[in-house]
Amino acid sequence: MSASLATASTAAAWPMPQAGRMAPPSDDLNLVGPTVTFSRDQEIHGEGEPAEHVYKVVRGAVRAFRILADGRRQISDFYLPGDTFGLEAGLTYRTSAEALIDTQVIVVRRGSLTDGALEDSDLARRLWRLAVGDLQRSQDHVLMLGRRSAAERVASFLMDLAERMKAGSRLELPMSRQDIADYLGLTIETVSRTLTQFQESGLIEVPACRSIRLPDMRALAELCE
Amino acid sequence: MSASLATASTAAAWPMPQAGRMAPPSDDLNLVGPTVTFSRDQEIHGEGEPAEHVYKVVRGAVRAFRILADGRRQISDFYLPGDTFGLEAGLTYRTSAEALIDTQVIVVRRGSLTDGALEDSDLARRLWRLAVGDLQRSQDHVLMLGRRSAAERVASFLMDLAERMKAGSRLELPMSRQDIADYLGLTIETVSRTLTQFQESGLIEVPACRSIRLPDMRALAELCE
DNA sequence: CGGCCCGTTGAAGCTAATCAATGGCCGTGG
DNA sequence: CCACGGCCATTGATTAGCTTCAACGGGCCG
Repeated sequence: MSASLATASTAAAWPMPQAGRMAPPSDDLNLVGPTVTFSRDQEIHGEGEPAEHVYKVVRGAVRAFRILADGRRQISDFYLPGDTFGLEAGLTYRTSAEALIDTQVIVVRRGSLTDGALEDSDLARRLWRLAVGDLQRSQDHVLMLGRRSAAERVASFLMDLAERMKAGSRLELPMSRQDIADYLGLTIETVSRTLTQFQESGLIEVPACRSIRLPDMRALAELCE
Repeated sequence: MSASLATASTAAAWPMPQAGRMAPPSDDLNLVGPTVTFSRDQEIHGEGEPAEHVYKVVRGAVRAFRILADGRRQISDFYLPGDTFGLEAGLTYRTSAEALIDTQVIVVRRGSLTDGALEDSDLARRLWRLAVGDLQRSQDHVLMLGRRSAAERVASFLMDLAERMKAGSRLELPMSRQDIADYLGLTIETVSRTLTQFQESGLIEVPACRSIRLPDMRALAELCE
């Protein structure tokens, strides 16, 4: 199973039509606000900065990460079009966020959300779902990292991304091999070698670095456990 | 840093006096309901079962986990006295929960919480904090599992537990080595060997399997990165 | 056309897993 | 009270898989 497949087909404490990451419109914040464009590798917000804004991806993709003391980078999540990020419990951002590619986001002041939630229980409900959705994704990430082989991790990653990008069997990766490695807790070499093995086994086709075809998603899914 | 130390000293979207896992009373659900006692290894709820109850640990300790297809077990969290668990977004529990030792919990029907949250924005606020607290813990768990050595993982685990149990430098472990291994994504042998190394380095003392002294928490903290 | 960055490939080393056996604690029963 | 048995933890030896170090290649942009 892929990480996000594991969370599919659940409903909400407040009724939720679908618990997958890609929330249906009715389950989503109808954020209104200015759209801002960030170019490749540009910082959207930094770890420790005051968490004044909430963002929703319109176009492009984003990585959220932390830098450890020795320089290693752990990517905690990728955000794709339709995803909301930057909604913190605390006063500050707990991760940094950067655009993976040229990315357009809607920017909303946090206060407008939290103030509204005090009055509007429907808004509060949506905020709750966002937080819980992130929690489920993070727990699935834990399952992915704990005692799983490189092949299992990469297969889970590809299946998850294919589902989230609704791209069918043709994946256009917005992130580099290094990004994938830092998300999966592997080295770039191991990611590269694993993809090569998948290719040799006929599990995937890689016409270009950032373009991957998944001709046999069933076999790939079995690798995910 | 320990996993939970990393989350300390933040405040809330709604003002939150302290964001650590061990919520202060004002930040906690004042759950009222019958208390139930579970004996060692007894199941409290199972993965996939209808999520009808929410639990709060009074005494003892609990593990939440999933069994993977090949039999491996990933523990996603431990719950200690004061912790609330079982609050799901979906209709079903996403993990199984078992008592680590003889454990007393308060049991509340979920409906009484979610119904109340529609009326009572203060209750909704507390539920939000619970969900976000779990999220932060899960994200810290990801940081712990991604590309960290066995020594780093074990050191982080000990520091985290010491803080959560408010036990100072004397830790009484409620869980077995196998539980620790399944939480850290290691084998029981590696956990054991790492503890022995720590002992030989004078970092810890282990008068009994389940009893660990931390005479040099500063040195231990440095191992956590 | 040239340089640079990213990805791939190769070889060697190391960490943790695996396989296997011993040791110690605890509960039970003699 | 002591002896036995079972379970959990520890320790040892070997193996496997991933990382590390290093070099090469290929695509993209100037």
